[in-house]
Amino acid sequence: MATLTKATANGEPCASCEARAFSICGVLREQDLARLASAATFLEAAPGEPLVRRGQAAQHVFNISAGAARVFKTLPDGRRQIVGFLFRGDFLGWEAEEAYAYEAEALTVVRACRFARPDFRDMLDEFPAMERRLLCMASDEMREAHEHMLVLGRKSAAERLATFLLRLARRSSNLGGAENVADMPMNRADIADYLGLTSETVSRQMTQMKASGLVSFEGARRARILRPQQLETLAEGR
Amino acid sequence: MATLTKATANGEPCASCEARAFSICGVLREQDLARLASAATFLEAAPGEPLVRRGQAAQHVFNISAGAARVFKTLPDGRRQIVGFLFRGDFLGWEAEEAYAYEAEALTVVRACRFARPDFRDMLDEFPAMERRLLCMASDEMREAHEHMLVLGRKSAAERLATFLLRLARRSSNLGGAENVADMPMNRADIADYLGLTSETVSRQMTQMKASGLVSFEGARRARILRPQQLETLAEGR
DNA sequence: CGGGATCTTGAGGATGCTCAACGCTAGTGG
DNA sequence: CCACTAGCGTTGAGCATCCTCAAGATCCCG
Repeated sequence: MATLTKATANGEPCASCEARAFSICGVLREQDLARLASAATFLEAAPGEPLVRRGQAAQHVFNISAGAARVFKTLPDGRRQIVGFLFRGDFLGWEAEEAYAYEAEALTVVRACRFARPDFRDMLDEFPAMERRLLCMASDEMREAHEHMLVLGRKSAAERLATFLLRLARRSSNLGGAENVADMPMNRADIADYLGLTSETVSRQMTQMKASGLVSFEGARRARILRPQQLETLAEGR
Repeated sequence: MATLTKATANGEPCASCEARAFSICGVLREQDLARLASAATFLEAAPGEPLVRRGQAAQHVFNISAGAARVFKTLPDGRRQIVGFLFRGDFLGWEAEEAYAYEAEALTVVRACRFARPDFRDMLDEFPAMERRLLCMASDEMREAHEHMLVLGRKSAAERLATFLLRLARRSSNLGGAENVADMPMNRADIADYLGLTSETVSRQMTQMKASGLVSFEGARRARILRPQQLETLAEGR
């Protein structure tokens, strides 16, 4: 299981957190950060390790401070749907129900802040701005979920891949990375299970996009978008 | 466009509202309902009429008090993905962004309470219980969205239909209707666009489910689930 | 009772899946 | 430093599911 540390053991952890600007804690004033840190546990998970398991009592919420994770659901026969990837700044685990309805696993080494639900609830009561921020993040997440339903329900394989690469690239540039570069910490099977395809189809579509000069690859896990405009056109099915 | 009425023109509208128990307003005390009603506009939309349009400034939030609506996204070439159906008690329109990213249209006659966003924000500040309720509803909505991604990404046509009918039936029994009856206010094309199929495939699957004795039909728009257990098994792909 | 919309059914075809083999590469241990 | 290996990625051939196009049946509303 993942390594746990008391957050307060690390001096002033939140003040120097590289995820704060993108995270729910971004709305807190400097002087409130100590209160937040006092309730936090640091967590480090190795690739493949679970953060939450389906059916497990939903006792914690998480703030990803570094790394990447996959969130997914499975059918009894093993078919898997990845419902999202988590990156720096993402939030996980706010549940109305008693148990998690999904699983989350680290893709790379993941570092995260973990809060017990009762503590977190208290903090929402204490800092209304944080609750409002959470509500807005939930709305954004919902918007992305709707977008992804459109992908899964109505787009062709090529359109799905194009949408995926553009989204990854946008995401990483929002987090301060380079423009038009899609770093893929996940393997082809993960991408397939995210896009409702098979890994073979993902591979074939990648090859074809390379052949048509829309993207180039630096190894299998990094794509450079050469013609963003055309890729966008492809993604929107025009 | 839809008919609008001042909510306060209707005496004590909230006190007798048939949706309150299922809605965001359920958490308010009796004495606070007047405050809510003072900010509300009643709205009645005929079948096919829009509630919100994509790209439109997100100026209002809605509480559905009766009827059914579809929420969907479209691609430039007209492909449509219905991301959800709304029923009594459902909430619509809380956006972090400036504009709606989807469209919503009445399926049947829809009655709803509408609030201007600034007013609604004020009420959330005023009634923290309502904000918490909204956050929990958002979490439930997210859970359903994840479930639906699994349907769209990984289930066969038969499994999709089974899942859909079970969900409709459960939904209507939660709202106080009969058990194991799925009333379908939407047409086959709507169901298809919700499930990522074509209306022909929906029709064929319905026929086959009838033939195998899992369900019976009372007209095309009402299904009775004869073997809930087996339908569940089908829906989960076992 | 008429007519348009909706629903059903049929035949043929395309997209993406399955199964299988091969290539690459990064990480490991000698 | 290099050879080895296991996991990952790519490619190919055949096939299944679902889509497309078309026509007929049914239903509901006036």
